[in-house]
Amino acid sequence: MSNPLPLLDVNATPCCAPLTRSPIGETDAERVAAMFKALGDPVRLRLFSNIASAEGGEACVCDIQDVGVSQPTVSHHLKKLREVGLLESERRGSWVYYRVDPGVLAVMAGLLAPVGT
Amino acid sequence: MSNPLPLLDVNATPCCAPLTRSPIGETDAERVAAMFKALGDPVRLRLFSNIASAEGGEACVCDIQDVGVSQPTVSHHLKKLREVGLLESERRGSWVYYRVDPGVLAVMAGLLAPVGT
DNA sequence: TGTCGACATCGACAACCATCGAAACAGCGT
DNA sequence: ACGCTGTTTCGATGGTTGTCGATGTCGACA
Repeated sequence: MSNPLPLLDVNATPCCAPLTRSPIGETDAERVAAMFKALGDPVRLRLFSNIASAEGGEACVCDIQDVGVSQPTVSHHLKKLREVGLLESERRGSWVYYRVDPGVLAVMAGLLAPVGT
Repeated sequence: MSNPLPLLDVNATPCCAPLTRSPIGETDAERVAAMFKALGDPVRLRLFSNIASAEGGEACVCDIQDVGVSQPTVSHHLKKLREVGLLESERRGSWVYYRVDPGVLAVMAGLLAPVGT
């Protein structure tokens, strides 16, 4: 189950220079935009932050369901975050744990590095 | 014309700890998600990168129009980036120049800072 | 004043997306 | 084997969004 659709393989491509350094290419823009879009929903952003800030960097779905939408909707959003490569999931017993991919986080932060950096 | 709808005033609020530090609040999530969403479209991402990487950190619309969509569509996307606080615009003579707000860039990069940072 | 070029706005349309309830699926305990 | 709980998938629906052509606005220049 973990990482079923790695749309963006961070290891394959260090991905790109900061957006402020050189114009991003058409195909890179496609992939990077998908990641930003995934974080562009309030519910997904909260889910992501809940997981990222949890102890050990991972959390069970049952621990983060309280974001004001139905449980199927939570699952739907987690799937999107997974498809885009921001999260990985693993089943342990009854529960499914979600974890943040630290590499992909660094890539996105690097893209947004201010000019002088 | 410049900055007509500052949905997110960076100076007003240092905005929030990294997503990996503590769960983001509901209202903060709303505003931050709007910024990520703005970068979540390939055309907007390329426009933004074109401007951010231009000399002097600013560019005239006529210099960045070549992203494969019509001129009204370009204008539409630039407006969205402006509304969300990522860009500022200024008319000089016949041309309108767009510029990246460096502060807001730093905020977003800070939000994505990996765990250990 | 009239025209031209650079951008912005408007109105419309198709595609996409967030959300839900219902149903299916997967382990665990008894 | 059975039911229970946690999680995902499905189908439908209402709202959002990316895109376009047509039109409007503003400044420059004769």
